[in-house]
Amino acid sequence: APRWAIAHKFAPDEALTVVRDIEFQVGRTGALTPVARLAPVFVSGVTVSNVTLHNIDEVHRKDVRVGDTVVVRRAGDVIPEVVSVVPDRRREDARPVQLPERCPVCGSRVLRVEGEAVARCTGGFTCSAQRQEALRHFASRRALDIEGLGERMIEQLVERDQVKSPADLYALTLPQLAQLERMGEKSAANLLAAIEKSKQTTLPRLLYGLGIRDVGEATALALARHFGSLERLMSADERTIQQVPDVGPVVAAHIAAFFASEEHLRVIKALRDKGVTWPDLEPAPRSTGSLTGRTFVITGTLSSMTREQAQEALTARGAKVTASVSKKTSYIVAGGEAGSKLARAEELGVPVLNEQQFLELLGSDGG
DNA sequence: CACTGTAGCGCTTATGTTTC
DNA sequence: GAAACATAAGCGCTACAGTG
Repeated sequence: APRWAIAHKFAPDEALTVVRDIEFQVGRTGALTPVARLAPVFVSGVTVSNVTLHNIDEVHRKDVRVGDTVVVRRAGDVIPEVVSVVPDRRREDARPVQLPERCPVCGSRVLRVEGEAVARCTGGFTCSAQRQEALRHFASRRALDIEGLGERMIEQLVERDQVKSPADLYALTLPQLAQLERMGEKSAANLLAAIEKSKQTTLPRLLYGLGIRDVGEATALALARHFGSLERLMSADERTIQQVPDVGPVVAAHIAAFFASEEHLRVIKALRDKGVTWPDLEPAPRSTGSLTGRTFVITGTLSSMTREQAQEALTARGAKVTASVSKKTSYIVAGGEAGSKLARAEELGVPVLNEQQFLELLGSDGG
């Protein structure tokens, strides 16, 4: 056996590999995320070659450096993770990773707000990475759901300066699209149709798609339900926005700041002008379903429906569906190959429903 | 301060469609 | 027919906001 196998007894679901490089990726809000590029290594049934290090503190905490030999595992047998470095395998000249002062993409200053873990590129609209990511988010399935508009296509459109904001998508023409790499007549037509289709959307999707910081799917839905229309949200002040459940001063400030930006207002107006529409919502009716007040978590794979359908069935009955298990969780619905959430539920004594029991629960109130 | 939940990042394989 | 690309599906980890 190699020497390290004796010196470092690690579990069979862990493996050793070398960090080839540590790069910083720029996200939609400018966040710089360090990612370790690894010499590909086989762990728990898959080959892992990238692994996130979350933030610069995490890099320093684990003291991961370029060239280091590291122990890699798949947390919960899913997500790749650097467990630790093997100290006696470090090269003497390995230098600690530093947070770059400039955005690796646009060269703008990198700002790390005191007390926050995340460092951000200050480039905003001028950073092509931020633009790209914002567009990707806008087009993503749970937002405006533009099928066929993936990473590569967006990259090209941004590179050619054909698309700067989501509104520009709605001005694209067939010949423009057909000129892109890997895009033929057929694909171009399909994409154009998908863009057209996305014009009919919903307020929660639009709010989510705008990419306001800290406004994900759940918050977007809560905002939409509370205000019923974009106009009412846009004209609300921070205090009013905080009336929304789960929205406090920080999120309210992000929302207010978003709608205070001229640039954002222009984009919203342009979206409307191009024909993007969403119906207003009825003011939230008091929920009176059979499961009102109950909180559910869904884990694993259901055979008779998707998780999304299960979630819809539950919320239609007044239940709340969350992503993490706590002692406030009323039930956990466990499908096949449930992972750590099921374990957590059992730990906390949260009642577990298998699929059969879940269906009976849904069926028992007539639909 | 403890607890709860969301956001946002990231990972994989499998599969289908279109391009080249 | 191979390659490229997008999508679908599922979940982990960390940070941090909100709440009482």
